[in-house]
Amino acid sequence: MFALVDCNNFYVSCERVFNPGLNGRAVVVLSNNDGCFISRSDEAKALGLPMGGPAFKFRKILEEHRVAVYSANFVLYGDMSSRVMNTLAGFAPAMEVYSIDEAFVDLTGFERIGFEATARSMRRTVRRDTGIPVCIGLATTKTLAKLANRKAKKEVAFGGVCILHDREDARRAMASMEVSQVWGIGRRHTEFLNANGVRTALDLADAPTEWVRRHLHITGARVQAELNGNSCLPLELVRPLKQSICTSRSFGTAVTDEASLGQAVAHFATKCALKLRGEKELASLVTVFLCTSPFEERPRRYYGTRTAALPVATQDTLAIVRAAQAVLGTLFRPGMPYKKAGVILSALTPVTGTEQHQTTLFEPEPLQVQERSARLMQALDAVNSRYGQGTLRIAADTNTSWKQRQEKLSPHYTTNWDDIIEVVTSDERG
DNA sequence: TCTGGGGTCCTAGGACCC
DNA sequence: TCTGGGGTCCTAGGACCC
Repeated sequence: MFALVDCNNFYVSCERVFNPGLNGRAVVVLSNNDGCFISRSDEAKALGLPMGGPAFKFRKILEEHRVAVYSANFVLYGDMSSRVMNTLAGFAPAMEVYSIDEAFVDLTGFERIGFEATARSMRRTVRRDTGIPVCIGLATTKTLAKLANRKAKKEVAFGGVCILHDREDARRAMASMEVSQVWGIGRRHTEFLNANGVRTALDLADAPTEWVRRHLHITGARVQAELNGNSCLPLELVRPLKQSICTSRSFGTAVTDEASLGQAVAHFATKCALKLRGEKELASLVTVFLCTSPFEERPRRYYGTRTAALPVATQDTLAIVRAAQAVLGTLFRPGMPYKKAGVILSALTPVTGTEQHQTTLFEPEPLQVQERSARLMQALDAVNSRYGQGTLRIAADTNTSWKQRQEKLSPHYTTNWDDIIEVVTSDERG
């Protein structure tokens, strides 16, 4: 039996934990650069503010209904997420953290305690210990657990917990669920399925398997099998190593000069290298991309991307920044209003401790060079982890003229002492 | 003025091997 | 008229997820 625990309106709920005045009010959290809605309270949903909707198109509604608007505070949300996950981990031995706000928990063997009682207890405990409200769906496959969770969220009568005990329960639930709501069925597949008379999840479950296999491929066939109670997606207990690492941002205002782009790319490459060391992996390829707004008119629209091989698989910030800068030089076209850029590391391999054997044919890196690099990165990470990211940084990563908009950022309540002190003093001011 | 960021997996097709 | 069989690896693009 799989339980899918999903936090309600997660980012909004995080803001509410530290600002209870937001309870009962319409609240939205915006994407980076204050662009789109990425989390909405129930009240905000009721106002018709759509998921992913660009904020500037809904300015009037936001103002008229005095909607509370927040810039995304991912440091806060990430920390709150680990609190929720740690709480859940206390309930069952096997669990998969599926996303920042969701976890699958294996409740096989909990029949004796009771699925319902266990789920209710999880819900109460997470709420009590973290302040975050969650809904829980239980079923015999992950895909059905997702479906049950959706019912638990949409239908108040469930009180936040929906259990599909057997095939009959599942079929009843599927009959009232649009196929577009099924996990793994996106926009394109929905169009195709609807055009062929498949409207509900139950229609998909009952469709001829060969037909599903042919048009929705192996992934769609798995979805169908899972809807019919055949579990093909096991719990992933250990997170697999990442295969690529990406850092990219939209700019607050368009950037036109190569120097500013170089600083942005240096910054993104630096962040990628830090994530890479956190993963304990080495990168062999660096990709840089830069683009204008996709809403830009033809002659001013541009999307450039190019990949370069690093001479040696590495996790050294300096080597990665150098490579990224070189790629940028080949992509830059003058006169374009650039709105976004990014760096991607790929062809990743785990650090094994025997990397000194990996050298280039013509310019073998002396061992001392690699050892120095490793020690330098250790020192860099130690300083920045103690005094804050960016305390010690390379000179190319200094100017911030490309910075994104973030006008309504909440304090880092759980991770920054200075922000806590700020809260206290502003409270004292009343 | 203003439209996010970070991932994974699958397939098809081309280039290449013997 | 007619041109094998069996593979691997790589990449681009599409689709999906949160």
